[in-house]
Amino acid sequence: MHLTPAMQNFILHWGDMGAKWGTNRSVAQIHALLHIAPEPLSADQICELLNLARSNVSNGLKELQSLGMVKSQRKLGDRRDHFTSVRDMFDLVTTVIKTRREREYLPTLQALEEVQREAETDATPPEVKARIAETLDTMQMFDNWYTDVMALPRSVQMAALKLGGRIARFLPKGKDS
Amino acid sequence: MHLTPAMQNFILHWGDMGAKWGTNRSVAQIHALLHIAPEPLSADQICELLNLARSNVSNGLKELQSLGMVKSQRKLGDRRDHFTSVRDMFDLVTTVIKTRREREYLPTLQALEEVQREAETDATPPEVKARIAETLDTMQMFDNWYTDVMALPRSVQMAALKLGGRIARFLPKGKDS
DNA sequence: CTTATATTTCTGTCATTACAGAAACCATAA
DNA sequence: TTATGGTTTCTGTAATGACAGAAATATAAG
Repeated sequence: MHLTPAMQNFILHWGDMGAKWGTNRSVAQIHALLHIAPEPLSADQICELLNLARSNVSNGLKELQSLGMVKSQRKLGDRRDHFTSVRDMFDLVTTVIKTRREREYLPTLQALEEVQREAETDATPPEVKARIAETLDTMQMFDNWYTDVMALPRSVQMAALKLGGRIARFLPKGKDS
Repeated sequence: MHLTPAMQNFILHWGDMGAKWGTNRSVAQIHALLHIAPEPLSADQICELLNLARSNVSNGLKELQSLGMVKSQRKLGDRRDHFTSVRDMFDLVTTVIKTRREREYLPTLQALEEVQREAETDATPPEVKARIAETLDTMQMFDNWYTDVMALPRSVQMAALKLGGRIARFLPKGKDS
């Protein structure tokens, strides 16, 4: 397998984007490589293609698997694991959002609820308590929306997505546009 | 001004969350402080309350202002700037998404479009070109949805948000639920 | 102009993180 | 058992980012 300049640039830009969104650059690069690779790759091949240390590739793959972005599979007659990115982009986005919500959003939400209770027992001024409540309410509202939407069948989700702004037409009491 | 334990914990948790989402911890803490502060704070007060170096507070405030999350205002009889967080949570979320899209999403999208053109000129295999195209299509689809939805009046956005999953009822051909 | 406040730009330090490579360890196919 | 591939853990190194403090510069009030 060989990386053309376009493929290298894809990997580099994908890596940059990952770095800005909280995952580290190498992990994002490994994912980019698997994402455009026409066939499953072994850890060794990834090392070689991306010039990364074996241990980092191993850990990166573990991370990507725990995020649900990468699956491993065996090849007949080969003892090594081979890895692929989740092929369907919609699945990919969905999965990433799901795990990041569980890892990074819900724990904050829970912690802030705890803070809210704590605020009742110390000298926190009422205005501040009101601000905390407001913040939590909004976070809850978005989370409820997310939970609701994720419970819908995929076909409906896609329909709503493709509908875009024209969704307004179907809303009960949309004031105007 | 004094920070109760609940307020300190709010700031700490908000800071942790920020750190996981690509902004650095101090910036997120400054924002958390301004977000729950009942009145505008000067840079000096922020330094003292959060135990941060003056220069970092200055730069953090600049960053938050450029993200649109914090506004500065003058107080009568005081020469110093005083800072407040955008009060409305919905505005806040909207603004953050808007600037992060412009800074971190659109540039990647553009770069990948460039990569796609480049792939036509080098030896990139057709399957890989297809994967790149798929990726771009999905990114475009989400971005179009975002653009559309942001063009709707706030009242309609809120209605759709509160509607949550019940949106399916109003969709033209939702297969089932 | 002078003075107080703000900001910007440096310097060097410290902590954290990514990283490579080695070694130890585990699992499993032959 | 042996050989191979995989993971884990340890080391030291390099790069990054946060930080304090000082100095230079900018801004605006009196």
